[in-house]
Amino acid sequence: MSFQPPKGTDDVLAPESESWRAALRQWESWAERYGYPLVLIPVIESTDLFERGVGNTTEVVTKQMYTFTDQGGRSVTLRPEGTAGVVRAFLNSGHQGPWKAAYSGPFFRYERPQAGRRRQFFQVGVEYMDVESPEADAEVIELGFRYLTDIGVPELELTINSLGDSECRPVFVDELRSYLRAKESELTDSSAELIDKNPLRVLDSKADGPKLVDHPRMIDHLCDSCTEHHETVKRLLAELEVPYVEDDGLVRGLDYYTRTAFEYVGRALDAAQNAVGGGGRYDGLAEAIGGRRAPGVGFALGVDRIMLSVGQEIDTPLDAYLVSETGPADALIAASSLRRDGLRVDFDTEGRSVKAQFRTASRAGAPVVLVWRGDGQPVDIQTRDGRAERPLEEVSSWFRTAR
RNA sequence: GUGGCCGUAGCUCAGCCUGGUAGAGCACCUGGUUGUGGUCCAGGAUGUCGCGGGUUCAAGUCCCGUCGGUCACCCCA
Repeated sequence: MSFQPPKGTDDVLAPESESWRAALRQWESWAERYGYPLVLIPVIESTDLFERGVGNTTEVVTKQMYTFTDQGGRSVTLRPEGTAGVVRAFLNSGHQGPWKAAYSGPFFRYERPQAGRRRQFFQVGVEYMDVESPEADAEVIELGFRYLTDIGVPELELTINSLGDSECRPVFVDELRSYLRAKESELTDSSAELIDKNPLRVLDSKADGPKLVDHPRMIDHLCDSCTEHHETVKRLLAELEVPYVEDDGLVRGLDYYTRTAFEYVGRALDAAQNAVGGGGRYDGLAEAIGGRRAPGVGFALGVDRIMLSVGQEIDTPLDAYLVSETGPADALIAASSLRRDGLRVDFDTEGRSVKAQFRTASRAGAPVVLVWRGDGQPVDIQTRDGRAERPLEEVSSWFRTAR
């Protein structure tokens, strides 16, 4: 009998999982520096929340949700993204005024898995609610950029666009729609279907996008206030020394975005899925899910893809491996003492030979081996450079001074 | 939903083209050596060759089906 994890889900074990730990620690550090406290929200939400928030025409909602009816007859869905849930939590809290939150955890989309695309994937992100200024956009974009740079995503590129607002976007969408209708025969079937439902996404198509070189551009149709917002965001990024590339084909897959939209792309990633993160402003989302008007901006980063692009592995960190010449019971007691002193120590519980214990110590990458020779005997401290002996209770102070 | 590639020891894989009694490396265990251990030497255990059917005197190897994995399209983090 054997089980495999469900399709598109993975076990992440050491040493790879140690890189995840490091990446998540760095994430917490950056989120704290920018003033984003942790928010914990459910992994399941009402199906309605995503249908109304993310949008009924999106691929995510129409074919990728894990939806089921619970035993009370309610339709619930494993979250396919984070923003809708965080905005719901913000509205439920009743908070007035600017509000920041950082989140991380697993998300679920039913798709055919491939490199960088799993059915259960891990995202970290932030949302900044009840803010309208371009400074908020710039801060959010910068945070993601600093983190991804710090963690070492190679050939990181930030792309940015403006999608307009409820005033200017409908005008543009009409114009784009008639442009696409004229070209309909040249388009793939899936693009043709989108002309009525969501023509913006045709521009994002890999097959058709390049053919539409003379398409109408949102950038040319922005109303005055959207233009000013967009120009200011770009100016602020320049002042922050965050390099960006303007991309008027960038529309993103979720319906709630308005004005600023952006993506972080790892150009060195050889997998086809090279967007390591993305986000934007969503001034209409809170109202779309039945709340008051509360504009906001945020992003999500795919940790699976980040790990794919940085690819380094970190060994399990250990200060010392304890080798016992008198069996595991003694070692357990001695290790406990050292651990309570703050040292990272491991040892063999299975009573294996001293030779096997030494072998394990070296394979675990322990910089120091402590040889336990029995109660009352000093501990033999062995390093690459030499050896020393200390009573057990002085071993931790030896670490503080000698190293 | 569509297509390419791959399923052989705990892990990574060779063997398949040109059918003839299952292999390597790593990992694991024991002994020796080293005598601060990671090196080196000797030995040891392990396989329904994914599953089902067909061809054949004979199938890990050829054919068909099926399941699983993987990569790509589509789309997205």
